[in-house]
Amino acid sequence: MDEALLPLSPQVFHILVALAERDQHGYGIMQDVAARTGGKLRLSAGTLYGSIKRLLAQGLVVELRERERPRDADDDPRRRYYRLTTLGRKVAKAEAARMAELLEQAKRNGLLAKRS
Amino acid sequence: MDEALLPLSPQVFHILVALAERDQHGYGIMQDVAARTGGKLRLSAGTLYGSIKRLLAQGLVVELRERERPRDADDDPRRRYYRLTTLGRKVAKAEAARMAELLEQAKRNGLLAKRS
DNA sequence: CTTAGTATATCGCATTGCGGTATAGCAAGG
DNA sequence: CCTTGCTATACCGCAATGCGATATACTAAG
Repeated sequence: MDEALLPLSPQVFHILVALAERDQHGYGIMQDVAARTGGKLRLSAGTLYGSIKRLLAQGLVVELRERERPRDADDDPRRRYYRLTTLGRKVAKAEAARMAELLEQAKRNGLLAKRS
Repeated sequence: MDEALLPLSPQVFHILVALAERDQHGYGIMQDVAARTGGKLRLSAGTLYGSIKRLLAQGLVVELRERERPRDADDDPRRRYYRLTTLGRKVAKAEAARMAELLEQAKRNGLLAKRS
């Protein structure tokens, strides 16, 4: 019940990468993704909250309880914070490995100018 | 009308990578993808031919005329061969660059064990 | 106290992925 | 032959996903 969910969509993988960085609330993830991609990819509200709902159901992410919230300066009561689970991290790693492999093949076929 | 179609789904990108390797017919692409992923990703017929139809409409791929067919040993008349267009190659490169960037960030967040 | 930005949620639509089915050419063996 | 299994394309309907719009409400600034 873990790598069966691969491959992840780019949108979902972006959410997991954002959460791997730090625990975040939905709107924060949205801004994070936009910032990371230089504004090229903007998750719509429907995609974001729909995906979070699925990730919670699949156990890749959990919602933090009140007292577990990171102590940010502001404490907006509307915010709901999320954290990657062990399974979520495992799946994200598997997806990263899959992408690395695919990218390697793309490189062999002349589809990548620069290198990492 | 080129990077607006990013990000590509993993399935579609796989098809483009397969065609970057060489001109192929649909069923060949299906086997190619399965082989490249060690059987982990298998494009269903619906996904494959549906995607090809879209790729043709978007101009990322063209169908080869009879005389342009690669001279394979067998010449099954049912086969329809496809080739990446210049635009298709450009889009595939843009997607590869996007993935490389994302993977770089995943790596920074501890989501990638090995190196490229 | 009004306006703009933050924050979550849901609805309906469009797109995409997929399994199943249909059709048919091909190759091998009995 | 002719049957069986693999190759090959295509389409159908369903399910899953992404997205824009809308609703609701809290926050901060002026």
